[in-house]
Amino acid sequence: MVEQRSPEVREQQLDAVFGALADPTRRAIVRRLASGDATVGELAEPFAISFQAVSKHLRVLELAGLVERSRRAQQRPCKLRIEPLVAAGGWLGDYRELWESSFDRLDVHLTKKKGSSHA
Amino acid sequence: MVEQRSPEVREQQLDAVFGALADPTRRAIVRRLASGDATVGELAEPFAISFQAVSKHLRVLELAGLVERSRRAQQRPCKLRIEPLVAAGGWLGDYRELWESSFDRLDVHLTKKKGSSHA
DNA sequence: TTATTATTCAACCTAATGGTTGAGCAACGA
DNA sequence: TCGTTGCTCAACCATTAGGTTGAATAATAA
Repeated sequence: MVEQRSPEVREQQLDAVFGALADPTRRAIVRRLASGDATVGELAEPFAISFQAVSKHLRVLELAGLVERSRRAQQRPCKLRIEPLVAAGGWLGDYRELWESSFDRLDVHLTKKKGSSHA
Repeated sequence: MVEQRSPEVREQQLDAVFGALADPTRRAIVRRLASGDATVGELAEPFAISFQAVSKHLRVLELAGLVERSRRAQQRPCKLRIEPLVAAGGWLGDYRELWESSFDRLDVHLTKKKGSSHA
């Protein structure tokens, strides 16, 4: 069933999720994980920063609920969790009405709606 | 016409927008401005923190493009700009497919789509 | 057992963040 | 002109964040 969250906890989740997404390295990690699970080493490989720094970023993502880590031998494969993304999108969605009823930069919105195979 | 942005600039905008939204005070300000323009004083009033702290938060929001400040007498009325919210929503939207094809916590998403009378 | 691999932990540095207070400034009302 | 209002700027402080390096741990391979 659906987990019930108090308003404060919801706020804290939004703090964590938006904060996690505020870093380009972490967004890149999320992007990468969207195409499939990966180990810390695989995730760190494309970045110029140290291995340990990526590990730290993963902890931030994990605290935000965006990443789930399991174990397989010495590796710790990471999996993307989308629920926090839904929560963040939901918060933004509260303002969809506002921007749909407004003409402020509506062109940008429409232009970005490419294929969009689903609502 | 739609303003063209380079990928780095788009990344920086996402840094700024997600970063701006990572703070509960700033989200509250955005929420407040969604219901209409307000002066700095009006915005600061409900918060326990100092006037100047709210002014700082407004600068962060302004740098993220979320707030536009004009002048009217001694007041500096603030207006919400939605384009950065659209940009952030667009980034999250890239993962919509992923979560629509998945059953991970989909219930949460559906449950939150209640009446939606207003923001 | 020992070595190797994959990863985390710990300590440290620097810069940014969120808050404070006090001073400054611009616009209005008297 | 003078005082008040509305706000920003500047300096400061404590905490957090993103990075580093080096040591520790855990699982596997030899």
